[in-house]
Amino acid sequence: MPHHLVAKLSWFNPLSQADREALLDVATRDSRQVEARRDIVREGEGPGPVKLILRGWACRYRHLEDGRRQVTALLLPGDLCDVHAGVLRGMDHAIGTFTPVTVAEIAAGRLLDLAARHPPIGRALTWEAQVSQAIQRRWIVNIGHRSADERVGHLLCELFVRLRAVGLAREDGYDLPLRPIDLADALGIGTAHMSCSLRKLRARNLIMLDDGRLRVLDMAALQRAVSFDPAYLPAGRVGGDVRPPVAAPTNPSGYRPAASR
Amino acid sequence: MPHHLVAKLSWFNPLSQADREALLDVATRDSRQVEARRDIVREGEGPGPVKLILRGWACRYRHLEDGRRQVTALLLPGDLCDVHAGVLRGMDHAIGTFTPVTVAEIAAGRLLDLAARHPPIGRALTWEAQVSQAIQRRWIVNIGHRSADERVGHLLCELFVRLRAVGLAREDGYDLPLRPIDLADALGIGTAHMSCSLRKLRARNLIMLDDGRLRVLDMAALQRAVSFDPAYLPAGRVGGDVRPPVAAPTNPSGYRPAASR
DNA sequence: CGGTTCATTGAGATATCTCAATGGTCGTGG
DNA sequence: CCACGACCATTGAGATATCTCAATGAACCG
Repeated sequence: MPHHLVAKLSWFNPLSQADREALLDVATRDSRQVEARRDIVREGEGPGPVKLILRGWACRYRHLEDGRRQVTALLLPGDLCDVHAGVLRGMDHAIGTFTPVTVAEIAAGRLLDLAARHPPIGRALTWEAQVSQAIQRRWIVNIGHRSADERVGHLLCELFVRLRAVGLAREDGYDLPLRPIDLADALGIGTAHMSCSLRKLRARNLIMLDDGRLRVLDMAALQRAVSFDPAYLPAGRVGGDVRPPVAAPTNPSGYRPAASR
Repeated sequence: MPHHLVAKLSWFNPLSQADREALLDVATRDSRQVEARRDIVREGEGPGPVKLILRGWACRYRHLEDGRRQVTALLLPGDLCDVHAGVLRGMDHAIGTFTPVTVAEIAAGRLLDLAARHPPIGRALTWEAQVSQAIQRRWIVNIGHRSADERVGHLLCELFVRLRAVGLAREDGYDLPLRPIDLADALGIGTAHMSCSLRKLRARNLIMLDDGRLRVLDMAALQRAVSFDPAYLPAGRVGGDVRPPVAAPTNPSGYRPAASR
């Protein structure tokens, strides 16, 4: 069951049989079940072990003063949280579940030890951390500068590629256990517009979505429609239909193009 | 001159004289000057050394298809970029300057070696990386769920605390070398609203801003007005006027309060 | 001194929000 | 097994924040 992390790391680095076994051993030593819609880690909580999502969907989130919620990251099976968390005084946000989640708790020392004894794992883990940061930066770009419709489509694309990287996507889509309100909280839009945007994507024959089952009818068209370029994700640089149909605009002279805007 | 990193790390960990000297030695070995409005690292560029901003203001940014720009992080003196970048295939964004910048280039191995020989430095560096991630998460929250006015004020508060942590703030404000358009690109708003928001903050007697010189007239009031809580930043947990006037709302039961919204 | 760039301001356009009404689904209790 | 209630997604209409565009004027550069 918990091959997802192994699958993801292998996108960066080939791992030997010994590497895999050591990783699986560490990753499955201590795990616990968390119900849907519960906190795995609460805001303000002190340093704890590293968490690895083995099964189910979770998120980082934070409440605003008025009770609204911003989801700052979606955590899928194979995702690690707080690899270096030992040094923070207290969580400035919480980690909560959407679905029932199985989470492994790994003592930080054990992980460091594993990385030291298996250099490919160490390299892959720092790569993994870099990828999560790239995802966060992309979220800033999307939320800051894209329309609601594009944000929705972009997130659906991101999830498709991420789930594929851990072996949890079907050929033509994936299971999306998030309610509209959860997606809306992640994208910084209201549920009303969430509905509206999804309807438009459906009307354009880009996706189908019923009962938590998402089908991407035309990935290339969807990517084009929402300017999604998967190169920052694992598994985003391979396969025909995932490759961006248009080369990303380069800007060799640096900085803002003089003529634009 | 390059005490800024030392000053910041000291907020987490006391550093011995030997630690400081070793850190300064590594940090000043190779440095170069970059003019204002140039790229330090270009999009797509391969792995390189770790960068440390010694002087001046820079940012991570990314262009969208239509030529608009999203700034995803502001880099101040004492900030490190790409501590673990050696593992990424290519930058998915660029790093550019606002002002003339002095940037130190540190071979990744040398930094790891330094951290190994001086454990307090190693701990402080991982803490520093955590703080940058916390800042990024906070940006997502702000851009996603706050009004333009709040975003502006929030960013001004963030910069105040960050600059104070590296010894670059005055008692009552700081030099802000960003043009309105730069702030707008960072906050995901247009320049028109940028002007408008700044005018409103000025009208409420919270700030003064002329010729790149920002004065925060009433930090406590500003923080309250934009719901800024500096606890996620270095130097954010000390000092009377920086402490949040109202305790952050806790949510012990986890998840969305049932009654709200 | 002239030209360019850019911040500011205002007016109109539009995307998104807020609120309320509807209806479906699910869990619960009879 | 059915009926009821709670919750929530959807939809529509009106309100509003923000955008876009154009005009103005200041600052800077050649």
